[in-house]
Amino acid sequence: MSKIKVYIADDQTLFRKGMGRLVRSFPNVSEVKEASNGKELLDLIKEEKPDVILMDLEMPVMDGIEATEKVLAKYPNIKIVVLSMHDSQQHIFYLMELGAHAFLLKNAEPEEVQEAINAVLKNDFYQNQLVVEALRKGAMDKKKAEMRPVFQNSASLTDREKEILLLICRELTMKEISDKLSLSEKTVHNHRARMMDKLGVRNTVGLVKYAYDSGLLE
Amino acid sequence: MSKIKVYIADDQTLFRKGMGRLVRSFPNVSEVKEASNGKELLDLIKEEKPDVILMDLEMPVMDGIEATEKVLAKYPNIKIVVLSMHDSQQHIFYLMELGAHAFLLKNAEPEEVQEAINAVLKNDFYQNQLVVEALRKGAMDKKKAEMRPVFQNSASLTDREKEILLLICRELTMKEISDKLSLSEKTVHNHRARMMDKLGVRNTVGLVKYAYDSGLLE
DNA sequence: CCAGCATTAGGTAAATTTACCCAATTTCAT
DNA sequence: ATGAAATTGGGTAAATTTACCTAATGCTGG
Repeated sequence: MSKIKVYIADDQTLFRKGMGRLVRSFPNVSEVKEASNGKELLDLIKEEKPDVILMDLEMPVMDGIEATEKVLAKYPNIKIVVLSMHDSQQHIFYLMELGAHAFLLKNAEPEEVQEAINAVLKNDFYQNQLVVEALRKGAMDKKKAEMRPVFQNSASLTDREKEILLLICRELTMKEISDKLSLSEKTVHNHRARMMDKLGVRNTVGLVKYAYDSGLLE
Repeated sequence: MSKIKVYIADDQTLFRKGMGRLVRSFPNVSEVKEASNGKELLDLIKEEKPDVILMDLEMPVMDGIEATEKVLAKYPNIKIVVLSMHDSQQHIFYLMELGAHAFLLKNAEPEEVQEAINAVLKNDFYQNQLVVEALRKGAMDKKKAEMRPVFQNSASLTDREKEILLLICRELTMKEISDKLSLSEKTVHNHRARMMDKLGVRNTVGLVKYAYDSGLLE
C-alpha cells in the first residue's frame, strides 16, 4: 500500500493543526497540507493533487459544500471526507448525494477518521450509522433533500420584505426595526402583515419558520 | 523550569485529541489528560491536580462556565485557559471577570496556546487583543455582562418545556396550547417565560430559532 | 431527610403584535 | 403612458405577548 496525501480544509486553526498532527500520525499518510477555506483548498489542489480531503462545511469565503462540488467536478479521483459539527440529516443526505465519500462528526474518534480514509480509498465509500440513517430517511422525502440546504432564494417576498424579515429574525421589535430603517412603525407593521398574508402564516413564528425553511436564515 | 501538567476539557473528540497532540509537543509539558465535559474534568482533578486547564465552553452535562467556577473556587492554584469558538464580548468579559486566566479563540495558532500557557503560569494572566477589547467595552455596560451567558446547545430545557416549545413553533397561541394540554393559560405563560430566561432570548422569535438550531425542529 | 428542581397556578400591568381599514408616492415593465 | 406592484404612512382596537411577582405541590438525588 503506497503512501497517501491528505489535505485538510477547516477555518478553525487549532482544529486544523490538531487534525494535522493526528493525520500525520497515521502510518500510511505521507503528506498533509492545510487550507483555511474552500478557495485556499482549490489553490493547493491546483499545484498538487491529494488523495483525500478532510472537509469542514462551515467556512468563510467558500464553504465546504461549494468546495466539494468543485473538487468533485474537476478531480473525480480525489476522495472527500466531510467533517461536520452538526448531524443534520438534510446536510448529510445532500452531501452524500453530491458525491462526498464519507461523512463524520467532529466528535468522532481519530480511529474512525483513519478508518474512513482507508475505506474511501479502497471502496470509494465509508458507511457509518449517520450516513445510513440519513440516506434511509432522506430517500423517503427526496424533495426536501434536493433543495440545497444553505442558499436558496425565496421568490415571493420583495427585497424590502426580506430585509425586514431578517431583522425580525434577529429578535428586534417593530419599533427597533423602524428606527433602524428610518421608517414609520406603521410601515413596518404593514410590511409584516403583508408577509404573513402572502405566506399564509398566523404570526411571527410562521415568519421565522419561513425564513429558515427558505434558506433566508442560517 | 519544571515540567507542567495540562488537562483538556472539550466535548469534540477530534478537537480534544488533536489538541492533546499539540500540547504534548510543547517542550515543558509533562502530562496531558482529557475530559469530554466539565463533570469529567472535575473527576480527573479530584485524583490529580493539573497546572493548567484548556477549557472549552460549550459542553454537555456541565459546561465550561460552570466548570470554571467550580475549579476556581476549589483549586485557586490551577490556571484556566478558555478556548472558545465564539468571540462574543459578553462571554469573554464574563469569563475573565469570573477569574479565568486567558481567553483564546479556537482558531488561534498553536504557538499562541503555548504562549498563553506560559504566561498564565508566570504572570497569572495572558493578555491578548480579544481580552483587552472585551474588558474595555465590557466596563462600559457592566450590567449586560453580568448576565451569565447561556448556551443554546446544552440540553437545558425540560421535557415539558420542549413540548410547549414545539407547540409554539406550530404557530399556536398560548391559549390554544393551554387548551390542548389542559393547563392554565398562566402555566404556559410561565413555561415560556422560563424558557426565554434560560435561553437568553428576547421574544418568541428567539425561541423558534433555538428550536431550529438545537435540532428540536426540522 | 432535605434541597433543589419541575410543574402547576395565580395577579397585575405594560408592551407588542395582530387585524382590519385607507391612501399617496415611487418604480417598473408592458 | 399607463397600470400593476412596491413602498410608504395613517387610524382604531382587540388580542397576545412580555415582565415581574408569589406560591403550592410533587419528585428526585445526595
